[in-house]
Amino acid sequence: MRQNHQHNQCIKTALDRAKHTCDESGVKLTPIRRKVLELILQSHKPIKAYDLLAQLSDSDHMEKPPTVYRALDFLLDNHLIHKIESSNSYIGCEFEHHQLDSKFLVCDKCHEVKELLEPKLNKALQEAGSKEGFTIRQTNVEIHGICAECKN
Amino acid sequence: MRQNHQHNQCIKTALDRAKHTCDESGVKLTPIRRKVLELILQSHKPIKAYDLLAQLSDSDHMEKPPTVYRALDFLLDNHLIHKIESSNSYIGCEFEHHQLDSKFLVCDKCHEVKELLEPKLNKALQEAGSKEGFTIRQTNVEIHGICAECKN
DNA sequence: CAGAGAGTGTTATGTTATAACACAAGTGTA
DNA sequence: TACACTTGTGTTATAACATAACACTCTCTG
Repeated sequence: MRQNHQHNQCIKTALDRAKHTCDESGVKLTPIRRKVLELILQSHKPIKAYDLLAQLSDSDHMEKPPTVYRALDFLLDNHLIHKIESSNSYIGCEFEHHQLDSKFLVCDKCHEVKELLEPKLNKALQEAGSKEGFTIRQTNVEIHGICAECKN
Repeated sequence: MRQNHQHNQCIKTALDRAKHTCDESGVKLTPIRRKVLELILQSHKPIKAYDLLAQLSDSDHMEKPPTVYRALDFLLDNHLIHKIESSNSYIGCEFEHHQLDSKFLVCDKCHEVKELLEPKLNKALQEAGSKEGFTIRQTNVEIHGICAECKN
């Protein structure tokens, strides 16, 4: 399902892009935050906070939950990652949209996730909101099912 | 935001409808399940599992988490309630669609939630999936923002 | 240098959810 | 009737997810 986006060069590019985004916004991509982002980008699938915590830790030093949750909050606030609400996990933001929406296909078999752009879907979401006089701040779409690969 | 749907008569009607749905599916709306559904319907807003637990309990007898989670699982499986993933809470299913999709406007100020039907949105979701060869099992849309009432 | 703000370390705890096993009641069947 | 079988519930314990609160350090700036 996911194209081969996650090799080293792509991760490096994404990290550089993240640095640039942060510089522009006047916020700091500190070593911890950068490391957490890197781990998320390296993961082929959405990754959970405590798995990140384990990967941040080693036999010498066990990191504590606030360390990773603070980094996640920062990365979410700056639209560098998304949270998949239905599985309490986190995934790198695939597009440079800097927008407050996330739309995903989530395969319930292989657990891969594909982020969607889909202007038509955006439009339908906007219309659904404005029809009710609702001011949209952030949309979250998670479409569960079976991906093309898993069907075969 | 929410129309006055939640008075006693409506709850009674919804419970009767639920009973009927269960009978048709050959599953049992036991007293516990019915009580949990009733509490969810009575709540004006999405309600959390542990709040339900508290309401099920009294000074004599404290209910245990599995009691409420089992009831919630049953109600979710039978499409009598929905889970709002972004707030880990549960709300009665407003329509008799018996479908595996849930689409909501969630007000971040008053925390009221409005369920959407929106065939256009459904269509856009279906298209987004089929474009990727994805077989949709269940869709979950949560649009966060400020509702019309709260803007005033 | 003093004070403010941001980031991190640390302890403790709060919140959400499930595993696993025991038991009871109903159902179908020999 | 006796039996296995299934479903629902009770109970204990624990897993999984997330945050509050306070201390400390560093950097920036007046």
